[in-house]
Amino acid sequence: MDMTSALTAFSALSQQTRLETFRLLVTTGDAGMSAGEIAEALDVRQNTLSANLSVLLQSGLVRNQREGRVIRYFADTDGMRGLLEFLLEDCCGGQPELCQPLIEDLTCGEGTCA
Amino acid sequence: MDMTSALTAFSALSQQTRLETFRLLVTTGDAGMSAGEIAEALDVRQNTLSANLSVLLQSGLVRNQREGRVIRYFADTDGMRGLLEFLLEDCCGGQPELCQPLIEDLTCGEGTCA
DNA sequence: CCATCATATCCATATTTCGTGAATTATGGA
DNA sequence: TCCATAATTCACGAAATATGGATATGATGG
Repeated sequence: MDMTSALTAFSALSQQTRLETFRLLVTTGDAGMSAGEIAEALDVRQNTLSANLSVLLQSGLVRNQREGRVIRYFADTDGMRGLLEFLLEDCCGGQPELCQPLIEDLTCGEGTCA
Repeated sequence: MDMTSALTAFSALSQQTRLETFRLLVTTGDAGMSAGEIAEALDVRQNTLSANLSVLLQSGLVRNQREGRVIRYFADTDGMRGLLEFLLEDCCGGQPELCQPLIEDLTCGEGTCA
């Protein structure tokens, strides 16, 4: 993940409908959701959501797949991982001790996943 | 970290100067950098940088501290952690298996930190 | 084919964001 | 106190972005 891609990804996540959409798709995992289902769930007009989905697609955080008349969207875990790595790489590379507690927290310790 | 704070943070990171500034501060860790040093390092005018630093401050991703005439800026690891948790919480909570490889990758495995 | 459903695209408008020059505040030293 | 330095704040024009109505595309069933 380079700077430009990271900027695109952060920009994609910096708008309410898109951030909500992305989180929704993360929770649904492999099941994904159709554009219409997302629009209904978030109470957003169809064309507005479509434009926002297009931004998410371009950012690499979201994939889609046509299934007949429906287009199903999924969170792209590779894209998500790339973005997280980009944020952590300076940390991990240059100052590992700085990020140790951060990473421990993210990994949710021993069975106590917050 | 709630949705609004996350939006503010992503928005803060979605601009080149601010993203570069944040990464710079992550690499310098506890040493931090003064506003002037950042401006010089990134070749940005002082008032432009100041406006961008203010955005980063409000986002909670960055702290500052006056030292005489100089104001020194630091990456705020708590803020960074909060943001990462926000992204991962749906993942970790609802679909742990989905995020296991992601987290393993972030923790850089056994000594081979990419 | 034709009607219909699901989604995307086009276009105009309203809003937000960005970078800059000028002015301002805060600090420390002579 | 006066000056130089460090940084912020303000006002504003230019550029980017979000939204919504209308329309177009694409797929399915009859």
